[in-house]
Amino acid sequence: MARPAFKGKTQLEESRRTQILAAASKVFARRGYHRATIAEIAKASRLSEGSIYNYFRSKEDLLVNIPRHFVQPVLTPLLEQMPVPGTIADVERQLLALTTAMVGRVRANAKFLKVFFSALPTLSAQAKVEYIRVLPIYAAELLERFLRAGIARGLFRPDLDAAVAARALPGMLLIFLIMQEVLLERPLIERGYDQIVPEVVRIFLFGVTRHREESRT
Amino acid sequence: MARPAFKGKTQLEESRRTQILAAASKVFARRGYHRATIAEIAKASRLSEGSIYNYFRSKEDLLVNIPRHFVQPVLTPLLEQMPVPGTIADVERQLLALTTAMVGRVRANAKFLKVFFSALPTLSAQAKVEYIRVLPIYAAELLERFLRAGIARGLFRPDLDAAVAARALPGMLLIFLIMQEVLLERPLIERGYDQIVPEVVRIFLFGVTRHREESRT
Amino acid sequence: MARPAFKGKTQLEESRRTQILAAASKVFARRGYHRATIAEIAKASRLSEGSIYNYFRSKEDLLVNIPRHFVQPVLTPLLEQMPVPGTIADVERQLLALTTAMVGRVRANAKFLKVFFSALPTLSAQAKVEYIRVLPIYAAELLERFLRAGIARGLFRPDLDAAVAARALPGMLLIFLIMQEVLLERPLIERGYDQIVPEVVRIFLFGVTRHREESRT
Amino acid sequence: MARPAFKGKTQLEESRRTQILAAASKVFARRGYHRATIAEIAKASRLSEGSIYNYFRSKEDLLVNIPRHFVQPVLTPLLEQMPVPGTIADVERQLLALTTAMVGRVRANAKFLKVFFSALPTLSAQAKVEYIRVLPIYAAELLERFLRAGIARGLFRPDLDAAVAARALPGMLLIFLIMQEVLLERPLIERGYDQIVPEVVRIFLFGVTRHREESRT
DNA sequence: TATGAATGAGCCTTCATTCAT
DNA sequence: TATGAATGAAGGCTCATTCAT
Repeated sequence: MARPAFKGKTQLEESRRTQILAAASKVFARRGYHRATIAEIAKASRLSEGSIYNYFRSKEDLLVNIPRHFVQPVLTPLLEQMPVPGTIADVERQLLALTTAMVGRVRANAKFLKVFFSALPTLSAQAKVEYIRVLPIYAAELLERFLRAGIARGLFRPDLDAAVAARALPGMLLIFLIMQEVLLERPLIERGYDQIVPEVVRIFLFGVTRHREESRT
Repeated sequence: MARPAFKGKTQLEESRRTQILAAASKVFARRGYHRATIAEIAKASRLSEGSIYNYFRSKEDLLVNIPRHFVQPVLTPLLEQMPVPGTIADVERQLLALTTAMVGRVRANAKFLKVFFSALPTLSAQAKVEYIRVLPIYAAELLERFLRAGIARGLFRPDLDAAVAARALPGMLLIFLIMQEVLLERPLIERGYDQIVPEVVRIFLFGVTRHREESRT
Repeated sequence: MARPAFKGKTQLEESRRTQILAAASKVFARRGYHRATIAEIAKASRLSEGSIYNYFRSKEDLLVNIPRHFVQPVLTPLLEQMPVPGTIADVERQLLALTTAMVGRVRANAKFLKVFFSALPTLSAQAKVEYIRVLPIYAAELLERFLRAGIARGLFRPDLDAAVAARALPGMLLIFLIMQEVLLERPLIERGYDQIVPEVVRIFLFGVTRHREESRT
Repeated sequence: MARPAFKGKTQLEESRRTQILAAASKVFARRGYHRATIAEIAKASRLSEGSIYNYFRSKEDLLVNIPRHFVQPVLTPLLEQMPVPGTIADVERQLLALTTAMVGRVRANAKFLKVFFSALPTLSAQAKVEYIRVLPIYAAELLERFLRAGIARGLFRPDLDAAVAARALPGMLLIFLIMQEVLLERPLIERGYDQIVPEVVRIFLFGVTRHREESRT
């Protein structure tokens, strides 16, 4: 009955919450939010159904807490340390690093993507925002700033719409990610991401950079 | 004798099916597949619960029949009549027409997209394929062929990966469509599709065409 | 619109009722009363569901009318023409005729027996009585009278309880009939009724007749 | 830790199952299988509807488990300890004991007989076999062996068909039992079983034993 | 705090019956 | 009178949540 020290208790509680959320995200991803049952989650977390309710108020509470615990923004540091580069070659290197990280991150989060989609009609606007961080889109604002800086420096087309372009790049990848990781669960085309990502970056780069002589009239 | 002519009966039955599916897709879109109830759908279709079952075997049967009834391929003709063009200006015009149609099409079917996502874990592989026809991706094969022809004619970069590019273009639009029409239900950036689409086409076009002198080393 | 003559109409109506009841008894027997549906009966009678209700008030009304239409008392004449016989040999001949008729009749009515059993909890006391005529027991009163007459004539044991004996004989057959025709729907033992019936009659006859010298103390 | 010992848990579970089955058999008997509702059974077992499903998979599962829990073979020991007797008087005593036990047994289980009949079209072949154990017929094989032994010893008629006779005896009782306990729920004739059983045994005994001098020609 | 049996609201589905044509 | 689409009440079953231990 001797209560553990405060810190210990909190740590234990946090570890329990993590344990339960991990189980829940697995079950939600496998069965979809609505078809998943608390009994299933309890079993997967090696706890009893009742115990789940000592840590979370409801099934929906599990749902909304999953992104808070698991979706960590790892792209932000990547982007923040992107200085405005001097050459296109630098940009290409940076975009490759960024997109590769995006793809890796989304693939690692594919499970949460599935949960997210399956639970869409249940999620509050607030909860949606937390889940959307699973998508690469949330890096768009930083990318937009990066593009603006590049325009200012004359690297990118002066008429480029940075806001649109900053979303288009993740979009080119997201289509593969959603189709392959979530919807079909098999490759869409006979390419690995190691082929897709560089090609996408190339298209984007050619698409946004300034050309000595435009081919169009 | 009291039996109406065959055609009449079939037409009535078809109209009832359409009426029910229209109501179902509305309710599914509003509440998600699992939260939608037959009672709600019955009310929305101005029929009784029992009548639904005179036309569909089950709730799931409604779900899988929605795309069969409503999703008509409108892009295929557009793409099929795309001849291989002589100039980049032609290509731009054609891609603009194509992407504008894509966007219009998806926006008109956003309701089904929501149903699709909400029901994902429930859908059979076959049903998924039928729903995916709502997505612009399904035109990718035709677009890929178009790009190959352009490469052969020297319009597009010879090193272009047509398969990847043919998916990347819809992807650039899909990210806006999914975010705006399905997830957030509000604009992602302060742009209309009339601004987004041309910009996306421009990025894509610059991204795939051959440049006299490449800016990169 | 010209109505047929009264008699004609009644005959048509009766023929329709018979047609429906025949279909109902088939379906009831095959599926049991509760699992049978009006739609099924309508189909089997080559009429529509609504038409059934032009001839019968309800599903239960079909149930209670089946025995009235189909179960005809054929044993009564048989028994009524049974004179009190002079010799045991006559009795045996008469009982054989009687029991053979019983078995034939019950087997022909096996379908109704099944309906009867399946619908037991639904039947009113009155309806039960009508159905019980499917069972050979309903001839018991006449058989009892026959036995009493035989006792009076010294053919049967003076201490014989005619009431009990008159039920025991049908019982010996009923057990085979119920087990074989209703419950198991396959033979209970490797005997045909042509072997069972004479043996049963023999046991009964020995059991009720007066013996010169009783083997018991 | 809060988990009770294994045996305790099992016992509690078994007691709940018994409690539910007892309630179910009462309700099934009163209303018939199809008219009985889970709500009714839950009420009768003083549990909630949901709890029923913690112990049984379905309504049908209740039905098939009833005989498994309640119908104990009480006749088998009685028959097994029947030695082949030396005198007819012994046989009569033994048959009286047997038939009295049969009648008592069936009457005590009349409730299950009603369930059995009401559920007939629903029962699987396997379930039928389990229910039939309530009927006296299931002792027939042992009785048949007993009769054969008696024939061998010269007690019973050498031409007796033991298989038929072994079913006929229960039949003579079953007709009373079914009519009185199941169908009419009132006496068929003005006799108690204490009068019926001895008379039936007497008829059977005279019917099967060897007579010094046959009354028939 | 952990357990898991108990709860009961909710929902899909069936089907007897009605009724407009 | 015949039809069969429409109706809606009823019931089996699920499962999130509670609570006594």
